[in-house]
Amino acid sequence: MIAPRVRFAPSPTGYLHIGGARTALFNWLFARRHGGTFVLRIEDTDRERSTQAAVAAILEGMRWLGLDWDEGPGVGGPHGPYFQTERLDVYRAQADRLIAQGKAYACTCTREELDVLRKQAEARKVQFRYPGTCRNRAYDPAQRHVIRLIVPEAGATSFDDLVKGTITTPHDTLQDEVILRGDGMPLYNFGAVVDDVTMEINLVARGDDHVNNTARQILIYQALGYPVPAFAHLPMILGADKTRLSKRHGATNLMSYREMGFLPGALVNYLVRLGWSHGDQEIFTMQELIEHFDWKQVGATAGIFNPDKLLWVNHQWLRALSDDDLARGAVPYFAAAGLPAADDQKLRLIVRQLRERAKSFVEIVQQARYFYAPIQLDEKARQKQLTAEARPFLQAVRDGVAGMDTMELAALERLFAEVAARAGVGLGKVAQPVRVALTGGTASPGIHDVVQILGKSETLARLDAGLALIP
RNA sequence: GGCCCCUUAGUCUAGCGGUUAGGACGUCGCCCUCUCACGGCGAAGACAUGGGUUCGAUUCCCGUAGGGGUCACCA
Repeated sequence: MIAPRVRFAPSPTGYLHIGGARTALFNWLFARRHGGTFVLRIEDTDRERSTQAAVAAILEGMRWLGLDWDEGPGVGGPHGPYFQTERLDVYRAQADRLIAQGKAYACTCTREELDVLRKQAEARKVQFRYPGTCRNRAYDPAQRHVIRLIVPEAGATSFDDLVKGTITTPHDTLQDEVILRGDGMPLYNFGAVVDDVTMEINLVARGDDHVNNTARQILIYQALGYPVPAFAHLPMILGADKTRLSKRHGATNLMSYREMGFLPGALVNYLVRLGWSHGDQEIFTMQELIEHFDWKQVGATAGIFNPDKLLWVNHQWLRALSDDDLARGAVPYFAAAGLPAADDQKLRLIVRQLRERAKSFVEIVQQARYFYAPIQLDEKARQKQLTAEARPFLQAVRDGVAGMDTMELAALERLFAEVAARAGVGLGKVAQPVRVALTGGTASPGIHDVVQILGKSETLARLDAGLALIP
């Protein structure tokens, strides 16, 4: 196989969408798999909606996921510039060439005139097609005009999509398409093709909302006289109600998943598995993804975004981290929650306990709150556990801890076991009241670990406070 | 509505003419257990539908239904 040159070409009209991230990812994986080139191009010809902030957000998202680009903003490359608005002369030149060759023409029909025709077509319930009014009109550059490509009336264009198979579009469903706007801006189909040609892209992988653009683009490649690249159209990501994923389904901004405590690798893992598979394997490292990625295994059906599965994947990734990495990764999330956790031994002990219990950094923070802040006593837990019956157990544990110099796990285990044995009750009778006094609730890591992490003085203080609450 | 695409459990999928239709998330049950998790074991749960082709269809073809996409001087 010749080295692939693929690209991701987002419009900077907002943050990096989770679907866009997936498209970028598939392109990136394919490039890395085959030692190809991954190009990042910014399609900013919609000046109304494009912003510099959005460009920055997209680059940030790409970097967070670890999708490095070989050519594009920041890194340059031999086919730049990589912003479409900096390439207007290229489009103009190509359009002029098409006009000179009689393959395109200037059209002076106004939007208003066309709207009238569109309405009429709608009233007659027929598909509107530009009637070709200006096809044979003389080219007068002085008059405001758009440039249209001459599209054949008969026949059809088809191509073999790498994921969807052969797709055929009859030409009578197409029309003389506008390729250059009145203000000189290229339209999407033209800009994308000219750029893909000049950037030597040989495989175009994008969302399947572009399937219907492909025949139009192939016609442009042919008019321009360039080879047509391969195409791969990725199925959309849908929400739980099977409609296109949007804000009402939850976060669609890639970066909000960082805020929610997800690991970029986990998100990548989930996103790839949504529509791609490698046997029964669920968890992949980046390296494994690169090794196994293949368009053949990309499914043709849209996938529903499943937050539960994402969380599960994230958990698998989280628990695979070392104590050090887990602690270091968690620090910013504690800070965001206003908790004074430092990247120290205490945190490492905490995350060691929480890695099996929390599925995201945010959950780690939630479950570790009482290690860094006063307990928030759950009322039901208090009523059930901080009772007269529990008083002697709390007192015995308190006295036992008070008599210990260091919080050794083995010693703590012995203490709890002895208190329970002496009273002839199960360990739970002792551990639960202590747990409520120490954590405020009934769910936590093992009680010995909790005591050890809290340390002697804090444990005593909380036990005393708990004892004081017993009526 | 026209055109294009899609259709295995609630969800992601394996399957590539002959399988007790496999795995994963989620759900439920049991075990482990100081709670919560983790882990282990187990359960329920799918080939949209009607015709073909074939000795035999989840698998190939056609229709129907359902879903998605797209019909701009947006991308």
